[in-house]
Amino acid sequence: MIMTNSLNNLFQRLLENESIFKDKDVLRHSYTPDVLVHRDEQTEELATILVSALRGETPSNILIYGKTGTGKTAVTRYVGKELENMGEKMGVKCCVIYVNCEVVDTQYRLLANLARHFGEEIPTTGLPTDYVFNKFKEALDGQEQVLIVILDEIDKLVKKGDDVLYNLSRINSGLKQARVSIIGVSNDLKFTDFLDPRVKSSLGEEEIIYPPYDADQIRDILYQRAEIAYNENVLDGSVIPMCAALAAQEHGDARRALDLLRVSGEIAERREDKLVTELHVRIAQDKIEVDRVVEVIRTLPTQSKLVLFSIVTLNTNVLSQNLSSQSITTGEVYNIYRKFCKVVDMDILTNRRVTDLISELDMLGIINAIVVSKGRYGRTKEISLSVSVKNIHDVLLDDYKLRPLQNYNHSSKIGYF
DNA sequence: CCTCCACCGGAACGTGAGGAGT
DNA sequence: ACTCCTCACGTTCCGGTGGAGG
Repeated sequence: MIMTNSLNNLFQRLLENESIFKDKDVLRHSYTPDVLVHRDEQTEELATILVSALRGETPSNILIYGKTGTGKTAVTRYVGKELENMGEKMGVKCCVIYVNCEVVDTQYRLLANLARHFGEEIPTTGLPTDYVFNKFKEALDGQEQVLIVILDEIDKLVKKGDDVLYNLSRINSGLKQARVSIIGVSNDLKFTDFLDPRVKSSLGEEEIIYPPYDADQIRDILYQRAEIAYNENVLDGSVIPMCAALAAQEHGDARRALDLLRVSGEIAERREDKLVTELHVRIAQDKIEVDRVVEVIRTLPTQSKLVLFSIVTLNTNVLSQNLSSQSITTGEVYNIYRKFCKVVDMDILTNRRVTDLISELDMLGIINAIVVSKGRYGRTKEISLSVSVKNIHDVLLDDYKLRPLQNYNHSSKIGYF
């Protein structure tokens, strides 16, 4: 009786507190808004190229460049949707297929994906690739239509070979009724370097570049979304400008700004606060960064984890001896790394390889490594951590392969060296 | 000004797993 | 079932180097 009562109260209380968000999904990346703020120019440009599809012509192939969170995907999807709608009104069949190449990353998978769109039954594996290609062609050519294929993160696809792109860009010559054009979306400006020159010229008939947003523009975007996502009067006036400013520092990443705004709200909600304030944004900023790092570390290969563990151990020793001037070098890391390898019974990699692993950790933003010359005492990388030790340490020990190392935690003395 | 440390990082090669073609 | 290819991960080899100390 008492149980039921308290449970009822529990949920009731939580339900009553659900009052901050009106529609949280609006703040997710997958959401395409009805109006795109500050991307009129790009929307217009894209539409100008694609309009020929409505006249029954084949639109040029397009490459779209821009860093993460600059609205590439949003604009492309939006224009695609509008095009399909308009085509329907005018009785011209326009079909827009959106493919994320991070998931669909081989020739076979892409073709299977496209073929399935036209009702073909394609198994996930087993068939020859050119068979699938022909199936797709037949299905597509069955009626007069214009197909627009959006290849998001196209650079991921290119890394595994550009055959698909070559085949796709030449497909039109083998079609009687249907027409195909490709929109490639990439955040890597130089990815065309890896392309066959023929594919490159055919794919890049038109190029659109998306500049990063500045703080003011991000602010407008956030205001627009917040209006739909949040209930009235739950956001402190300074919250949105602050999210915008923080995201603008991160090369104008609107996605980051939306994450901040959403997570801030979630944190406020969890703490049962009625108003989202700057404090929540600060906490959200930390949380997002920690989550990112934790995720990166968790998915690191074991050898990299070992190297990182060595760095963490050294780092805490340096701190405990109060030798703040002395920093960690590659040689020291390698020595301890070798000992740890024995403890956890793993192969010892060469110095050369470990150098590369250290560079990778640097690229991932977990550590800072700069090459310095210590004159007579050689030339080496000076390594320091760029995130809190406690976090890294715990995440590393979550890996069962590193369990034997848990006795070597930072509170133990340095006696084992 | 020269030396020489302790590592950096490019190049070429080895290996084994997994996918495609036959 | 088989060969062939590609790719990721590592190794071996080695020339290169900024600057403290002589």
